[in-house]
Amino acid sequence: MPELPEVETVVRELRPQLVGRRITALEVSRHRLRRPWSADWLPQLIGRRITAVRRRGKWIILELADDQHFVLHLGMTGQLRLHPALEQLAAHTHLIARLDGGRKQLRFRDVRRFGCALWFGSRKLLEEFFKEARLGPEPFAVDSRYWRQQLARTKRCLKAVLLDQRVLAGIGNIYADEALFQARIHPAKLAKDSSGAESARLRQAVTQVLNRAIARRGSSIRDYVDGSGRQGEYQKEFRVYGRAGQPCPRCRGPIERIRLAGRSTYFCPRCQPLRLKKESARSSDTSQKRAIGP
DNA sequence: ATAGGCGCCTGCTGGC
DNA sequence: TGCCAGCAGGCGCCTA
Repeated sequence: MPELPEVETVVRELRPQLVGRRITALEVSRHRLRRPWSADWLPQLIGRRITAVRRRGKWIILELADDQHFVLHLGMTGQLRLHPALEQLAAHTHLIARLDGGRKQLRFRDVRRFGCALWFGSRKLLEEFFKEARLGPEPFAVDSRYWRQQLARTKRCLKAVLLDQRVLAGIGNIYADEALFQARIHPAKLAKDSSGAESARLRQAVTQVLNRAIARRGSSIRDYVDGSGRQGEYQKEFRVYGRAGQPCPRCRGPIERIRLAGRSTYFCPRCQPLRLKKESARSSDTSQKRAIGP
């Protein structure tokens, strides 16, 4: 689910409520997430105070005393929320962290179990994990030189590049499509064929769309709620995502849906024409059929 | 090395 | 009404 804006919203919501609290007990379900629960490290979290709550890409990091790090990924359907301790457990709850004071619990719920929970015994080990995964920079920290280099060095289309966490950390299917629409670039355009202006427009669109989505507390489609159970609002501002057949907010033409990089991809064929390099006279219709076909 | 396809899970929706 | 295929916001492994 959760892409950068949703994860950022969860972190902002949880931070003031978690920092300074101590984890007094942990319970995990018998179902494994992406990896099985480890009896080795779960005890490391108990009795320790939470010193910081932060985000890196789509990862949520709970920093604990003594340089301990508890790291969660929400996958597609994960929810990390505080609940009153007496509140009934929702189905698919996989982790319960009791907190000192006893009135609230941190619970992790994940229907599809694509989520993931990890432990690192030091900041250094955590950083090594990100390094090994080759997790890319935060989209807000990227300069135009890095961005142009990344686009130039791959044979993939822009949609695939935006989804690659090694290029930018935190973008998923929704915000990739929304950013490409805002930049008025066809998602199937080859990254290396992007002009300087297109590259610049896309980089700016990415940060604008992400910032706007964070301001609206993320997007709720089905499962997503923030750290206190509230839904986001940005889904009301989707301009292309999930809107196949509906009018483009810019030109009123129908939004199209195609499959790219294995994912549903929404765009406006009129506002995001695909022109082959040096063939701008060719009609956008012709060039699209050529690029999208088999 | 890199790009594309598949599998992991469960739940919901739409078409027959 | 019921059944089944297809689809869903992510990622990692495998193959070519």
